[in-house]
Amino acid sequence: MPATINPGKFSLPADAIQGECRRLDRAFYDRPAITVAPDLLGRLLIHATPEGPRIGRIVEVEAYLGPTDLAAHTSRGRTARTRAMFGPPGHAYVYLIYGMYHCINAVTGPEGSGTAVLLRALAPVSGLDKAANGPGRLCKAMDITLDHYGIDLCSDTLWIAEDESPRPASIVASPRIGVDYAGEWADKPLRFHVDGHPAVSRRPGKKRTR
DNA sequence: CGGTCGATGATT
DNA sequence: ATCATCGACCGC
Repeated sequence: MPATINPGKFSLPADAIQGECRRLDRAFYDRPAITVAPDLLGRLLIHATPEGPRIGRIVEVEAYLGPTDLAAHTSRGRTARTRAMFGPPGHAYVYLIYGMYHCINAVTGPEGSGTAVLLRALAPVSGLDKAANGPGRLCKAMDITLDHYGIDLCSDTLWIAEDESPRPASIVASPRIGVDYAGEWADKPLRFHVDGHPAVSRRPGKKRTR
């Protein structure tokens, strides 16, 4: 019997999905971002759009550790934009960047911690015609917009699932992209990607010399 | 390396 | 209310 995603809503030919597929629950997200981030690698991001499912396998993420993390949006305090990031775990913090791109985070930790994991790259599984490398391209490929701001990822529109494929054999940690303004936080190895995966948004830079 | 424009925070 | 500044990026 073929694996199905969210039976009752749709099923799909599960070429790239191994065995049983299960939605990640609230408890998965209710842990520190630095723990959730590498654990999201290899998981399936699923968007049940009206035109059918779009599914990608997560191969690159970044952890944002809350108000003390100068690279995190929550370091500027509570605003209308960061409300969702300060909210309960397992919801989507979506924001618009450079006036044209969307980025999606999975909110982590206890409510009020202001921590989240940015999803940066996907390998195509279903409904995507190529790898989505880079957070802006990821949202475009998955058709994720501000309409999804604050959406519950433990629900049946947009969610993350685990299947029975093996965990990534090797995970690389490196500094986060585009946060050079964040002082000492810019250098912390809070970006995680599947070692050697062709879909990562950027190869790790040369070793930093300073 | 520059486009592009909404969110932000300072200011009125 | 308005205004100047600035991006957790992308494509050349």
